[in-house]
Amino acid sequence: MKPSGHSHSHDHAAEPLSDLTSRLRQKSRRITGPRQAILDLLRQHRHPMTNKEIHAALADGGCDLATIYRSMHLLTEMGMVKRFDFGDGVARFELVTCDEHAHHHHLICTCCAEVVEIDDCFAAELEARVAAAHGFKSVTHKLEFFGVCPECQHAGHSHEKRARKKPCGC
Amino acid sequence: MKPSGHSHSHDHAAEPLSDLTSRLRQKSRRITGPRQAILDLLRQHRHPMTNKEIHAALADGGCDLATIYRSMHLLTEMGMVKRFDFGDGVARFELVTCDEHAHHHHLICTCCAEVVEIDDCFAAELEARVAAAHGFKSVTHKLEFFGVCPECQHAGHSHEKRARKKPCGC
DNA sequence: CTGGTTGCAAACAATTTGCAACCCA
DNA sequence: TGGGTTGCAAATTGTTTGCAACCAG
Repeated sequence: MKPSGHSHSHDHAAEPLSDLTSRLRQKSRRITGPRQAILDLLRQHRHPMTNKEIHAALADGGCDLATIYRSMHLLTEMGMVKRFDFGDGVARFELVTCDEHAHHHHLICTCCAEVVEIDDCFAAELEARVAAAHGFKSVTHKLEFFGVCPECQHAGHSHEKRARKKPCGC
Repeated sequence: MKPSGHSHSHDHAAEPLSDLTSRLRQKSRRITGPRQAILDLLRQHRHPMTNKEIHAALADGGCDLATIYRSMHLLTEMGMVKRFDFGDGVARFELVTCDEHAHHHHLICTCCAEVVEIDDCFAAELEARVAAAHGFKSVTHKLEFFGVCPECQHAGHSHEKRARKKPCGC
């Protein structure tokens, strides 16, 4: 596993870990290497990652893929990670931050799968309206945009055989 | 408080078939039994269905599951059907209607998986803004709401013990 | 006829689970 | 020490594909 060293700084980077510690303790869950490594990784990448990508990135002395799946379930349940579905049948995860960046959406290129973060959100009021109209509680929402990015618009029609699974069309 | 005033079960009943015919012909594709049956079924259920559910519903003299997968790909490609991901790793499909009902979203109970249709949409302008801001073209969006329905609120407290696969827990 | 379609089975891919060894609190 | 965790492998489940038989145009 990655050498822990001294990571007691107070910058944003350190938050997830201390947060993890306290939250895990509340549930009599343990702070393990894999869990720390996964959060570390998610903190570095700002884009959503699939479990396979996480597994690959943790390759050096990394943990088992099954452990990653189990960890993502746990972290999602604890609200430290958020799951996204871009329509290709593969789950993607992002760290839930505490800053203004916390809630955001994505703009995904249906051609090259590029992902752009969209901080703009406006659905909060809608959530309230929807909840009231149907008597639901704890209403949240997921909103993603899909389109063709500038590069793909110019990149002619190179028949790059992208699997049907990828958020791709060309 | 916006009760779904009227039932939208028959008004646009006949459209899909004729629409299918013309659209398929344009692509030198054939009008087959399975395809008609699937559209018929989707026209009756106004809620999104999984391929497995479609397969089960077509049980009597129905078609192969593989055929359903293939058909859904085709129909999605032709814009006659829309795919939804509710976060449980299973694709769901709905018929694309031509009326005001065409574009809508869902409110899914994270407890019992009940699905409520939300006609209200307001993201159109956002699409334009997002597209312009990032140079994307043909931008669309997917928006789903999640919460706890009235019944589940009363049926005891199930914290966040959300099931893995099904958007269900109780 | 004839190329698009289907059924069936096998292949794939994403995700889950049983279990013994292992490790943090 | 003990119960939560992990790795490994096997099992599940969702989805795709190869191929011969089949059918709509």
